[in-house]
Amino acid sequence: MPTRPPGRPRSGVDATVFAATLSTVHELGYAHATVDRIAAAAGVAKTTVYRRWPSKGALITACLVDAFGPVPLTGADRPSVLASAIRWIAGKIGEPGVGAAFAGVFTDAVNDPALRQILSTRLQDPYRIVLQDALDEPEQRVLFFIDVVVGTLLHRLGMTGEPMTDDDVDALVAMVLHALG
Amino acid sequence: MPTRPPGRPRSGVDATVFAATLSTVHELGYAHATVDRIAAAAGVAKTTVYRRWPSKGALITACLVDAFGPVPLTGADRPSVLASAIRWIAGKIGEPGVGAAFAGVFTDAVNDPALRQILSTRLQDPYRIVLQDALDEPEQRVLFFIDVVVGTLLHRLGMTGEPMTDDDVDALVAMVLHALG
DNA sequence: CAATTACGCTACTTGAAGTATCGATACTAT
DNA sequence: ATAGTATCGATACTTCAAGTAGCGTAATTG
Repeated sequence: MPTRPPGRPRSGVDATVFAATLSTVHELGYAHATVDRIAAAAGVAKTTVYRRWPSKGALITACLVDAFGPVPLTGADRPSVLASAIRWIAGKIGEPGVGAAFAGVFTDAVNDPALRQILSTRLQDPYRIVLQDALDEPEQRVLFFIDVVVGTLLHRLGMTGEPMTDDDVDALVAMVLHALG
Repeated sequence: MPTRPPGRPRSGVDATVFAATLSTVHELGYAHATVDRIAAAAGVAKTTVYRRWPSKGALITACLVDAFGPVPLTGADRPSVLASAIRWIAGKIGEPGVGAAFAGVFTDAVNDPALRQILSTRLQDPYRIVLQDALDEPEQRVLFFIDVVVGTLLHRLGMTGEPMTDDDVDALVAMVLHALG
């Protein structure tokens, strides 16, 4: 059995920091949600945050992984699985702070290969693998599916500041079902 | 006829600054393409840049408007018009610096309403209006089309650092044609 | 020539990411 | 108990980039 290493154990504040991250991003936006403010909102020191996550981008990514959790792959047949997955991610991106955090870290990742690696490995890959398995589609096809769904939702959020309406999510579901159904 | 106002006229360096912007973003990435560096690459002072564009985001947006130019709406029927438009924007986003600049300013806009306004008005609206007219579709439908196409292309670029392959652009064209055809 | 406006240059302010250090605290191992 | 170790909060710091201010100079119009 794994004996605990010596030294003071970490306090269990991860969940508190994640909650503070989302609410701070929701209130102030990604750019103004500084690590200083997030730490203050969580009631910890900034140095504690940097001890656990190496950068703001890594913090946000971990926060998103926690916020998303596993995909609920409910549904009997392929179309209903696909549809529920799309509606699930659309709902998540519409949650307060989640979409803004996602778009923000995505921004940072575009020209930061290290962060892109984190984002791809920690956030996208788990879902890609589960979807490949559930849908029995090749990797390229699943990656294309993720590009379409997530890209569309984030573009709408970025351009309008608002999550996509249910009507348009329905249209997205219909379009993807036609292509991948 | 418009008589010239008094005072020293502006030197015609807009095109030079735009070229310097794209090449600097291409070389260093959006984050490291500071206004200082862009100005230096263009051979002008930083203050000159700020006299013409109020912010880095506005500069990038203007640069993109210039780089994109008008949509070539070639093609006899609706499907070929749609397909050529999609392939055109995919090609533009794949040009050196253009995609990175687009992704950078786009994601900056998510939490900056003023920049979002600029981006929406100066960049998206002209194309939206032309497309509404050419395709005879309602605004909501055209906006959805833009979300899907541009969102997908940018998500791929952001996640991988590389523009979308021709194979996947073909898949995108096929999918959109099915939905809007 | 006077007025006006843009230019380059330098210096500055502001804000945020990330680092360094230190005394205090909470554990494990002997 | 006591030594060793690793975390904590707090403060100060470095670095970098966006954006601003002021000034002397250059290019125009009238």
